[in-house]
Amino acid sequence: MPPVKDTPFTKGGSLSVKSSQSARRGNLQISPPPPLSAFQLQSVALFIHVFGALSLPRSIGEIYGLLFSTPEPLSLDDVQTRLQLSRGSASEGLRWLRSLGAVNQVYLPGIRKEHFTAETSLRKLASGYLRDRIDPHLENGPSRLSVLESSIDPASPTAHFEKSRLGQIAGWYKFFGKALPLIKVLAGKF
Amino acid sequence: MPPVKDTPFTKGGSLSVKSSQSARRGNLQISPPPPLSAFQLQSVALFIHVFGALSLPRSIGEIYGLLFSTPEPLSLDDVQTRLQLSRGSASEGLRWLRSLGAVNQVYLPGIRKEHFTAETSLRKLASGYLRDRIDPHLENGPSRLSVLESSIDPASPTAHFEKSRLGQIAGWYKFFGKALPLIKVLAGKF
DNA sequence: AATTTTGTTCAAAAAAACTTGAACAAATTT
DNA sequence: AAATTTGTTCAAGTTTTTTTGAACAAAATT
Repeated sequence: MPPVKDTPFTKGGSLSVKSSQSARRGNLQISPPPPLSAFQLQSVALFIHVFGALSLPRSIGEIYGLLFSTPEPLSLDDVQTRLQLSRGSASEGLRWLRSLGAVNQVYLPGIRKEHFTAETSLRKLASGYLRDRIDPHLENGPSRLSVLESSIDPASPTAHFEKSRLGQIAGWYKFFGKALPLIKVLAGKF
Repeated sequence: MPPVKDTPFTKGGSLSVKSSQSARRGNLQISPPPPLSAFQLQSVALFIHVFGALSLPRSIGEIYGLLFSTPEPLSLDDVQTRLQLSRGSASEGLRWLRSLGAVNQVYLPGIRKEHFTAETSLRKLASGYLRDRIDPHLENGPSRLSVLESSIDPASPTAHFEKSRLGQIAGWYKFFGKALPLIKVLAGKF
C-alpha cells in the first residue's frame, strides 16, 4: 500500500564546474555537472520526501528542491545537468511545476534561455496544488451524487439505508467545499 | 505525472448468489460471486475515484466502496468473493483500512469469521488519514530542519539566502501544525 | 536560407507499485 | 489430536507509472 520510502540524497559526486552554459550534442551532456552544495543536496532530499508524501514523482521533488536552494534562476539545461536528469524529465517536471504555480519563469535580459526560480509563497503553492489536484474532483461531485442517487431503487428494502449513505456523501462534499477555501485563506497568513 | 484516470466500474456480471458462506479450496473460489446492486456498483466506482485522488490503490477503493454501500457487515471472504479480488489484496486492503480507522470490526454472535463495516464519520476518516499519512511527515520536521540548518556554511556568500529559505520552511511547518488540528475540528462538525 | 540553439513530445525501457495465490500459522471443530 | 476453517505473509507475476533519449518543431543566429 502507501509506501513511505526515505531518500538519502546521495547522487552527484564532486565534479568540477564548467559554467551555467552547458553544451549539448543530441542528448549527451558534454561538460561535467557542477556539484551541488551541501545545502542544495539537503534541500533536494527534503523535497523529494515532501513531494513523495503527495505521491509525486522523485524528479519533481528534485527539480523543486534544486530551484528552492539556488539563489540564481536556472535554465532547463542547468536543471538537467546539475541533477543529471534526462531532458524529458526536466522538461516535463518543470512544466508540471509551472502549471501548478510552484515555479516562476524569469526573463533575463539578453539571455535567450528561459530561466526558473522556485515560488515559495505558501498561499500560491497551496492554492495551486488544491486547484490542480483536488478541486477537479470536487467539481464533478454533484454529478457523481446524482448518478448514485439514481441507482437507488425506491422500492428496494435497502432504499432507506442507501439514501442515508447518499446524505453522508453529500455532507462530505459540503465539508470540502468549506474547508478548502479556509485552508487557502489560512495559508495566506504564513 | 499525476494521472487522473476515470473508472467506470463494470466488473462482476450478473451471476447468481449462493450465500455469504463462500467455500474455498486452496485459493480457488467455488461459488459464483453474488452480484452487486446498482447502488453498490456506483459506490465502488465512486470510491475508487476518491481514493485514487489520494493515489491509493484501486483495491482499497473497491473494498471501502463495497462496505460503504452494504448494510450488513461483510467478512473477508464476502469482500473477496463479491469484488473478485485475491485473498491477499482483500486481506491487506482490509488491514490498511482498519489501521486507518476507515473500517470497523464487528463481532457477530455465534459467527466465527470477523466481519467489517465502513466507518462513515468524517471526523474519524479525516483524522485517521492525517494521523497515518501526514502527521508522520510533520513529526520529523524539526530534525529535517536542523539537518538543513547545519548544512549551511556561515562563511559562504549564499549563507544569508539559505537562512531565509530555512525560515521559509519553518513557516510552512508552523502552518501545517495549525491547519491540521483545525481541519480535524472542522471535520467533526459534518 | 542554412545552421545552431532551445524546448517539447512520445515510444520504448526501466523502475515502482499492486495483485495474486500458495505456503504458513493460529484458532476451532470433529 | 487430526482435520478444517480462517486469516496473514511474501515471492513471483502483472500492471502502472516514471524516466530516458532520439526525433521533431520553433526560434534565433550566422
